[in-house]
Amino acid sequence: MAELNFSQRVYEVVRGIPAGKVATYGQVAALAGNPRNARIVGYALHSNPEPGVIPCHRVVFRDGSLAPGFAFGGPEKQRELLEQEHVRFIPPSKAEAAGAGGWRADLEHCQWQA
DNA sequence: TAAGTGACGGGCT
DNA sequence: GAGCCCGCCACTT
Repeated sequence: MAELNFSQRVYEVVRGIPAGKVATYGQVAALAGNPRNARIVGYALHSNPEPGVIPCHRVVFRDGSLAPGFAFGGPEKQRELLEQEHVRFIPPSKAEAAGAGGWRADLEHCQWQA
């Protein structure tokens, strides 16, 4: 396991996120070994060697917003997938434009705790 | 081998 | 309270 690259660790961590739960990039980065490598987590997930196996749609920003560069059909698709997993969402209170129209995952109740 | 790029996070103005 | 800037480190070319 120790021979796994940081990206490989990221994949292992993300695959460990259960349905109905979401994790932040920073959280995944921390579990992968480097709390400040949230950026690398995004880069690693962008490679996404196993789409459908790695639930990268369960990884969100630290404020609960979705990734703008989601490549599974759009941020709305990501929100739809999470809603099907019973992940609570907070509707945009203002003219938010981040991710799926400003919708943010309710980290208060659905954030994954490793 | 070296430089650039990038799904972020936190701090400062 | 909101927005902007800088820093970090692995992966790609």
